[in-house]
Amino acid sequence: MPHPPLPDSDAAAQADRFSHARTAQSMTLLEDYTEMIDDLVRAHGEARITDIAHLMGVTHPTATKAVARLKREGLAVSRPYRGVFLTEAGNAMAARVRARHRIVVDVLLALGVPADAAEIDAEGMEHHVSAATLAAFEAYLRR
Amino acid sequence: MPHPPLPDSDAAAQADRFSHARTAQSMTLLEDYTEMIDDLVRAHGEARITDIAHLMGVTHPTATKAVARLKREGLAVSRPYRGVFLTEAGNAMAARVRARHRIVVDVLLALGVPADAAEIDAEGMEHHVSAATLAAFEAYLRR
DNA sequence: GCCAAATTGTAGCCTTGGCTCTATCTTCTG
DNA sequence: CAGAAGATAGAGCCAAGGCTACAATTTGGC
Repeated sequence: MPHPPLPDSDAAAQADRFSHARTAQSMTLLEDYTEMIDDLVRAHGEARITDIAHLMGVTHPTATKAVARLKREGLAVSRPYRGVFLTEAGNAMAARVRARHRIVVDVLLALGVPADAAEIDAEGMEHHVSAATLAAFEAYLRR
Repeated sequence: MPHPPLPDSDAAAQADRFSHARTAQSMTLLEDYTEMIDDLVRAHGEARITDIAHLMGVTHPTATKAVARLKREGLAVSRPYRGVFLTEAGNAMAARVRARHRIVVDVLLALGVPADAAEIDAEGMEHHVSAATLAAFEAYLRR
């Protein structure tokens, strides 16, 4: 038994935080694409692979793969050479993500973050905002 | 020419935000490990692979791979079967990351986020906090 | 000082999310 | 209504970051 310190409970808690952050990361793709598809359907009546890819800043095979995952997870449906559409679950996720994004940006703005930085940072931060934190943000925005 | 809408500038800006978030993600590993190694060196005089792995919540080969990357990037040094230590650059990164983490947690707490949620969420959010946002956070904390 | 246990290293596999290249299908235009 | 242009699909490659299994090295206790 070498190094004595480091209570096991603390170590476990810290490991959990990192594991949690890694897991959250895997949701990022689903959340970003569902919101994007929702945006496109609202704007154009459908979401095309090319538009999704363009807006996400990836190539179209990458977008195709992502959509395949959305379909596997029951968030989207599509038929070959036709557009992509969200399922009920997909719409629910899109609505949730959209609301959360809005709140995160608003909080950043309220804290004095410049608008462009707020948009950029929110895009990455929002996926790590838990329900508890989101609730606190909402309460704060209502003063 | 199919769908007319979507000004190209907006599309490009949005694509940039997503690309940026993806790139930031690749820094996460470096930042987390350098801070962890710094913690361990402070506490024990050295950072052992086993302890790093344990605290990060991964297996030791994963920690070894991460350390290999840190060494490739000039952030850490180590000799076989000896501990891992940070370089100048590594120490600088650790200091920066530690300070940023503190600030993010403090901002969350100031906004009324429960302490446990603040710690968990900060672990994921902090990597997406830009210099501009960090400056705004600091200003806010100083009232 | 030796042997067992702990630690570290290494090889090889998996998944994810990027990419390029090529083939196929749709759509638009002349 | 045929061909060209554009959009979608699909195969196959790569790197990152997990993992397990196994080999080698250090270390601690007797």
